[in-house]
Amino acid sequence: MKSSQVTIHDIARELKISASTVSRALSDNPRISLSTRKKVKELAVKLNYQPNIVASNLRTGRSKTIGVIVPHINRNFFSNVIGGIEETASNAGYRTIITQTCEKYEKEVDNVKALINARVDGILVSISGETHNLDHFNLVKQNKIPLLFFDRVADEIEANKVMVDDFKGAYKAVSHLINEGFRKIVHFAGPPHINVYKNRMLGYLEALNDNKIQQIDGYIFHDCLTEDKGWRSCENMMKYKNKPDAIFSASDISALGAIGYLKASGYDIPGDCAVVGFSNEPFTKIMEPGLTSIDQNSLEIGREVAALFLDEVHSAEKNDYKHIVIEPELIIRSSSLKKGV
Amino acid sequence: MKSSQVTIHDIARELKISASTVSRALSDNPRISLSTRKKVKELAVKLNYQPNIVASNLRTGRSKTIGVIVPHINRNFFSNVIGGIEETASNAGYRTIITQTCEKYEKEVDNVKALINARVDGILVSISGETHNLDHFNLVKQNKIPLLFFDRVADEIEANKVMVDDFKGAYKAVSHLINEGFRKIVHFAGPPHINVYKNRMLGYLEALNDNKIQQIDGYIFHDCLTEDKGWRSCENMMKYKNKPDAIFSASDISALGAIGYLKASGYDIPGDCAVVGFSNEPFTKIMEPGLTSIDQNSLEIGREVAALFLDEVHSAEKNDYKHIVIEPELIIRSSSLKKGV
DNA sequence: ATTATTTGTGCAATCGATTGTACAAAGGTA
DNA sequence: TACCTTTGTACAATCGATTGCACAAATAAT
Repeated sequence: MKSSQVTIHDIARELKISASTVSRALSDNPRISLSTRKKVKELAVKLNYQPNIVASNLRTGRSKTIGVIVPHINRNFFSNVIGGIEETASNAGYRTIITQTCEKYEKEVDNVKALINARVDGILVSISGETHNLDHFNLVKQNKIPLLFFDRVADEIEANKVMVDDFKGAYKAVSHLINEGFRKIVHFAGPPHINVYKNRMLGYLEALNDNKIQQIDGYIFHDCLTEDKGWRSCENMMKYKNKPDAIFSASDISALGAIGYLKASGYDIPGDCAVVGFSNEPFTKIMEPGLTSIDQNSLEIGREVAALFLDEVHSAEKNDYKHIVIEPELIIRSSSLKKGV
Repeated sequence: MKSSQVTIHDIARELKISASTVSRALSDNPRISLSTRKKVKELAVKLNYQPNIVASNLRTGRSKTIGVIVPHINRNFFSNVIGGIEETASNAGYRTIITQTCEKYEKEVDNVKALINARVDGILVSISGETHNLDHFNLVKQNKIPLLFFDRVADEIEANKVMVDDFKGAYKAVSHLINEGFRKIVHFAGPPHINVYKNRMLGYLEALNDNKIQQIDGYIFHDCLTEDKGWRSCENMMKYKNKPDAIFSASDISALGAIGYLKASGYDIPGDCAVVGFSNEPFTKIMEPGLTSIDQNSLEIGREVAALFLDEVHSAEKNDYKHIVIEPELIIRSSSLKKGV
């Protein structure tokens, strides 16, 4: 019962050749004769030799591993992105280490350091909600490790980035509401220091503006991302003298809260108030009414950012940083469709 | 702009001491004087020294990394389990590498080999649906790498395991339906070679049996896990002469399909047909009617299996393998509540 | 003052794969 | 026969941290 770890030295000893010859034979180095290569490979299979990646990494300085940092692993959006990253990375022979920050700045710093220690070949980040200070990312650059951002990107740091055109997504959503005849449209916004939420708000404002709709005081509810806040914001706004007729929420979750309130209070959706969310969470097509939302093409984001990383690593010359913008898609469901129209 | 990689040799050179002293100082070896330790640590901080984990791993033979293999990373159940694993593992100083099989046997074998190559300190697996041959897991054991299973476990392999009491979950679900007055209960089953689905079916049968309810031919729909299959199985069964009055599905997804069909065909839920699912997916509480389901406590599964791994690694003596069974919880919603009762 | 003990460091080997260079053997040319 | 290529391997250093052992200096014991 031969066990544990077979090394090139074991193979070398058995064939009475040197370890370096074994190493070269296994990597098909043309300087090794075909007959030797064949013998080595056969014995390697027979002994079930598995190269020690750790040793190889130490020698070559590469780890064939990329580190990913996301706010939450168990959010549908992020796990899809990770799926896309993992798919593209593993096809190129890279492993993926996943870490999550739980939106905490401290954990983000820890994770960055842990990944640097692990000597990953690249770090792919979607920034935590709490993060304002970006020094830890400069640490990555100082260590000459490729750093890429996706979705929640740092404007202040030069890097390859993949982001969703949140502005356009929001613009599409609000334009759709306007086309359906809604005019008094409220916005549930996220924290404005996170680029994606800022852009969703700007898209909302632009759509209103382009359609010559006056922006109304109190029609933007800030930091409204949870189900609970969605519920209460909706409750609030329905008491306005100037009662809104539609909601564009930066989050499906708070849209869900709003719909909860509307239904509990006997309002008709979209008759009394239309609702559009953002992210196209799986539940949006299941709930009643189906929630119109913006699909961010999350799998594609993962694939793109991984591909961008591979580019950055493999292209000899230092190209300029690229910013890939993924086009989001409006998914129309009954929560925003004027009946009979 | 000092950059890239600071090593213990850099510190040693600067302090005119040897690298081994630096190494010992950093690990607080009592044989190094306090003053030297202090000097070394201060310089390490100043130079922003990060130990090269790869080198350390090579020398010590440990990688402080665990590998996880799941069928799909973007399933709510699995991403929660992974969250639990990651939380417990990282608290103990371990990193986590995530891989997914997409239910493919081939990918499972590949992933196992990749993790062995990476010299992970342990492998945590939930088996792919396609897997019948278990040889690749013996490879793990031959390499003396701790191997643990969670949720979808291999009965034939001795190992630490964390599973859900699927039998009891199903039993609870069906008993609940019976208590509510339903008697003609159909079961949407999964592939019977996967232990979790087999046990759900057995729990279903036992609950019927304990309540002296005769099992009826054609009341079990095999391999019915997708929304589409749920829809069509439901369509089928509603044509039976002996029409069922309830469904216990081994999956929330196929339960969703069934509810889709029932609503589309104007049936009342649960008046004409009650439905209970399994997994307590997030959408179950949002849909209408809310879907009664079984919560598997997925975060806890992840924590337990990671804790079991830590036990296995740190306990000097080889204890017997443990099988931890997580108690699932019945979450009752309106899809199974006889009205007015 | 001499030997034994403690304390603090350094040396060198090690983990396993990789790779520049040296070198022997085989074949070819004049 | 003498010399030059070509071909196939081996040697040894290297990546950076760890660790058994040796050993010098400082202190204590006799």
